[in-house]
This record gives sequence, structure tokens and C-alpha cells, in this order.
Amino acid sequence: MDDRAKRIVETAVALAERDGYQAVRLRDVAATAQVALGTVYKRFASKEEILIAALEQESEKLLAKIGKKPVPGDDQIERIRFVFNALTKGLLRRPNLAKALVRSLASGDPNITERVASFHALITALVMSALRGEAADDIAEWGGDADEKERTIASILQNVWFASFVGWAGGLHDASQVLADTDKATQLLLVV
Amino acid sequence: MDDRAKRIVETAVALAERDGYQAVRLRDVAATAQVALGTVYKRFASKEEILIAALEQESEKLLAKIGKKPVPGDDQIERIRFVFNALTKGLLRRPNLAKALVRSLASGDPNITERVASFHALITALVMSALRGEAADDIAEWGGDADEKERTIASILQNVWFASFVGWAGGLHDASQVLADTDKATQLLLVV
DNA sequence: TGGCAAAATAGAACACGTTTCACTTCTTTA
DNA sequence: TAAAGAAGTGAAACGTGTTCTATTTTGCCA
Repeated sequence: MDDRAKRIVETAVALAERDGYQAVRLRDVAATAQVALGTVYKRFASKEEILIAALEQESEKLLAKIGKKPVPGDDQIERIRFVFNALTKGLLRRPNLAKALVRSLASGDPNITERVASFHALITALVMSALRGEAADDIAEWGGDADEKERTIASILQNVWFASFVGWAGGLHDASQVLADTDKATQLLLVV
Repeated sequence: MDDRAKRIVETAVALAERDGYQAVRLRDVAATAQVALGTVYKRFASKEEILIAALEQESEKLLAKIGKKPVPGDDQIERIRFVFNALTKGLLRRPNLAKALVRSLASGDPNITERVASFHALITALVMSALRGEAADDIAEWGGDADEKERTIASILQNVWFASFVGWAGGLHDASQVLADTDKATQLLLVV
């Protein structure tokens, strides 16, 4: 990402953080990032793409923060809880931004499918690293031959977390419910 | 819902079905429904609301279709499979409409929270009726004192299904994966 | 039945995502 | 270093969701 693209994404993040999705007006983004509107569209095909790029950037930060060391916790349940807690709290620190990102994630725009998939893969890697007590950085690299059962469980938990997070974003319930939902699912799946 | 509102929703459904979310142009909806644009906005606060009303209508149809009789199947797993199969296949019959509805469901628009919640409640009722082998119509009424464990499992399965369905809508995977994901979760949760 | 309030209508107007265009400023390369 | 092409710029323009207004139609009631 070149300089201008970085400024564009940063500006979009700042605006989304302050006032949410609708406040990310591309004319404002361009003006604030000191760039012409045409330049924005040379870098990103749409508003959604800018926000997905922001998600990517935030994900990288998260991975940098918790991916280097093995996930802390004495058993699988604790480690899973740690990962989802970090993820959820990290997003909740800037709720407007989080809602905007969710909206883009769930927009169904075919142009961002690939990046949505890579976000998905990142969360899978995090959850699998928690199941194993390893560092996520190690897992992210060899996407291959994981234990089938582990992958299934990781995928289910990820789905539960995501759906519940979407529910939070839509005002269905508050943030603690997201962790509660994920936690219950974790317990039912792992205490077998 | 009065006559005009019905025509508006029907038109929106028809347009979404043919060409998806972006094809639901409110000027076209108004013209086709033989109604002025102002009338559309007197009935519905936004495009999202029209589509959510459509979802409500489709949900009622589904409930009318499979809610009267006890869910068929010899055990919980089979019955759960039946319910999600009916739901998924029903939506997939008109994939463009389904994607448009998902987009509205996940839009996070606070104005539709209540109706999103009632869709959520409907699916919960369906899943719980499958767990028990009863008719969903019976359960939908007394939302109250269900078995805690059953409610938890229903909620988890619903979340898994929804997240996977959003994944399908976003092009992450094909429709059979939605059923496969839900089915795996069902098995892991019920074979305890 | 005449009149009035509510609802509907046609159409203009506004906001913002997106596209286009004519022009200027860099960057590369011969 | 000059020419050519790539990238950037500012501004206009278009499409569509949403709002607003002036006018007409409808339904009701005294």
C-alpha cells in the first residue's frame, strides 16, 4: 500500500470511528487525506473496499499483538476464551468502526470476497492456535493438514462468534452476550 | 399492511428475485406498484425496511408451511437437519432475493432491530420445535420457560447457520457448505 | 351534499457513491 | 534533458436513496 492509500484508509478509519459507516463520505475522505476523489477510486473500487482494507489493517495489528506468543491459558476453554475476548474487546474499543466493518464484511459484495475469506482464515488460525496452545503466527503459514476435528470446531466457534457479533452490531443484544454465546458454544463443544 | 404496502413489498420481492439488491430501485418499485414515491416513504422508512418486511412475509410463509405439524424425523439430529434444510432450500430457490435479505438482516440499521429480532425468534422457535419433535406453531406462542440447555443449543445452531449463510451470500463457499456446517455443529452438540 | 382533513400524487431537489473528463504534474527512459 | 506516458487533480455529471413541496384526490362527517 503506497502513501496515498495509507492516508485514505487511515482517514476512513478515523471517520468511521467517530461517526460510523455513513460518516465515511468519500469526498471527505479524499479531502482529509489530501487526495483527489479520482485517486481514491484509482486505489479502491468502492467504499466497501476501503473499509475492508481497514479491517485487514486492524487484523494485522491484532495478529501482531497476540500472534507471536502461544495463546495463554491452561486448557483449551481458557485459551479460546482469551482469543475471542481479545478480538471482541479490541473491536469494541471503537464500536462505530466495528459496526462499519461488520457491515462491509456482511455486505455480500463479490469484489471483496477474497479479503473476507482471508479475514476468515485469520480468525480460524487464531482459534486453532488457541485449541493447540501454540502461537498463531506459526499456524497462519501452513494452512494445510490440520486435524479435521480441530478445524471443524474452530470453524463452528468462529461462526458463532461472528453471528453473535453481527447481532450486537444490529442492536439485538449487548457486547457481553457475544462473549457469553461464544463461551457457551466452546464449553459444549469441548467438554465431551 | 394495507393494499399499497402489500403491492410495494411484492414488487420489491419481484425485483430482488430477478436481479438482486441493487435492482430494487425505489422509483421502479413505486412505478410498478402504481404508487407515488412519497407513498412508499409514508409506509417504509427506508429500502431496508421494505426488504425486512419481505423477509417477514417469507418467514410467515415458511412457518405456515412447516410449522403446523411436528417436525418430521426420528431423532433430534434428523429433525434439525430437516428444519435447516427446509430453510436453506427455501431461500436458495431465489438466490438473489436471499442475498438481498441477508444484506438487510446484517445491515445493522437500528430502525429494523425489532424485526430482525423477531426473525431471530422465529428461527429459534423452529429449531427448538425440532429438538423436541413438536410443531413450531405451538412453541412460537409461549416464548417463556424453555429448557435452558435446549435454548442454548438452538441459539448456537442458529448462529452457525446464519454465519454460514452470510458466507454463502458473500461468495465464500457454496450452498451445500451451509448445510454441511450446520450439520457438523448439530452432530457435535447433540452426540454428547 | 358541501366542506375539510388526511392521504396520495407528480415532480423537484438534495446527498452521496461512482464515473468521466480535460488538464497538470510527476517519473521514466532514450 | 526532452519527450512520452503514468499518475494525480479539480470539477462536472450521473444514478439512486431520501426529503420536500405544491397540488389533487379521497373518505368522512355534519
